[in-house]
Amino acid sequence: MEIKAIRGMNDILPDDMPKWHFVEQTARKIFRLYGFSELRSPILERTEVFFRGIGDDTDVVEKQMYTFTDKSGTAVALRPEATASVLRSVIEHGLLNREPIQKLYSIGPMFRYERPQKGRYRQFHQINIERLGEDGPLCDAETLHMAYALATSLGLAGVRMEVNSLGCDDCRQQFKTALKEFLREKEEKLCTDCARRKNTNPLRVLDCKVVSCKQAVEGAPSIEDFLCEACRVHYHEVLAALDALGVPYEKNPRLVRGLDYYTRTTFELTAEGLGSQNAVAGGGRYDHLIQTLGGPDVTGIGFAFGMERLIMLLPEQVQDNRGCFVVAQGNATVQLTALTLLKALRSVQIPAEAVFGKSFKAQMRKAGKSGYPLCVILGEEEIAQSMVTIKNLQDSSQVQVDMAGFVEKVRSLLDK
RNA sequence: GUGAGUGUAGCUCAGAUGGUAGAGCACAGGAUUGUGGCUCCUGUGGUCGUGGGUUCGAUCCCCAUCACUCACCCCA
Repeated sequence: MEIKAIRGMNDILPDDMPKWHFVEQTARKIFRLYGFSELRSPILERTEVFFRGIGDDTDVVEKQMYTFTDKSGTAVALRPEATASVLRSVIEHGLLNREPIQKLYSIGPMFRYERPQKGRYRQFHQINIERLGEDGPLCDAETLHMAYALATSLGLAGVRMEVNSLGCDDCRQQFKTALKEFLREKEEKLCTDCARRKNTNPLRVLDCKVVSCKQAVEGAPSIEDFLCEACRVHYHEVLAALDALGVPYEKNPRLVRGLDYYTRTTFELTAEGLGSQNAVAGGGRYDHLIQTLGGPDVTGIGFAFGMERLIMLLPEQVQDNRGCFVVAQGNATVQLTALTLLKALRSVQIPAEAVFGKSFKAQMRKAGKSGYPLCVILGEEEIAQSMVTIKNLQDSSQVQVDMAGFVEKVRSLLDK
């Protein structure tokens, strides 16, 4: 039987690599503009980190984690998301003691045991940021703005930002109670899933796509009406700041996130063309998470982009094909000289390639397919005169130049 | 975990009421004793997902199984 990759775990092949590099480079560039630094945490953590961080009755923790016991008997898990892991690192190293404001990003693989589908894989990659120790509404607005800036810098079209406030614990408790009460009367209209979760996770019912559920929740209480004074002011100031920054957004009081730790501001970035999983990014504020994980009482906000979903939205990247192919035909001296030409080109940072052990014709074919604009041709005639032939592969013109100065000639032709 | 669809060459796909398979692209070689991309010719490459059943005979029909894809749940 053929050996294949594990379900939901994909190879990223060279053809796609330019897109990945583009995404990563763009993200690093944007984050630097906002003063963020990179932090890399391990892929494996004690299971407890996510158990305490994400919430033990969320789907992510309940049924999607890759967990096992290592050889010492420690319960460990492949990280299903970055935030809990990054915060564990921040707490462990006391970063907040040294500098009470931390602006961090990380990029890497995450693991969730789910059925794969378009835009969802068991190993997937996220670009993640955490911003700790600031809690004014302007901090939230600027953070959402940074997410928006990344999306637009990547050239994503048709991106929409949806914003909501989940309030603090007090607001949310009151809202949940009211919502449960409302749903109790609508019970018969709900789909089987919603009938089940109206008690466990009533906020989710608001988000259901089943038509009868959509009808049932019309006129349902809105979180907006349950925000306490402080939360309402905070929310409005966030929105006002987004307006001032020119970030287009839509309020979505039914926007619910699946991780338990969110408080107040939450948001999602969606795009078309992703199929059913249309969120490219999501995030929000988490005012108690650091403390929950055993750290100081410091607030935070963060978001994550799904890299595979970003990649799907990108057009083909134009490759940088500056470089030169070397084609050699003749005796051993010619071959050896060709090798030194390659070395000379590379020593001045010009990418250079050749294929060895192939016919002249085959070498030329490879040169043509290489995408390089130039090739250097070396044969016994050239060697005899101490010359090389430089051919322009785009217009087929060629010149003979002295071997001593050929590198400079190649460089000037490439830089034209 | 649930549902639907699809599994034939490296890729995209044809195919016959059941008689062991084709095209395009890609790859390799040639037409051109030292000049690629275009054109033409030639070639390599498939246990027709796997196992079982029906049959003289199955890639095709039946069953099972696995894989992939999409959707639900949930999320990036």
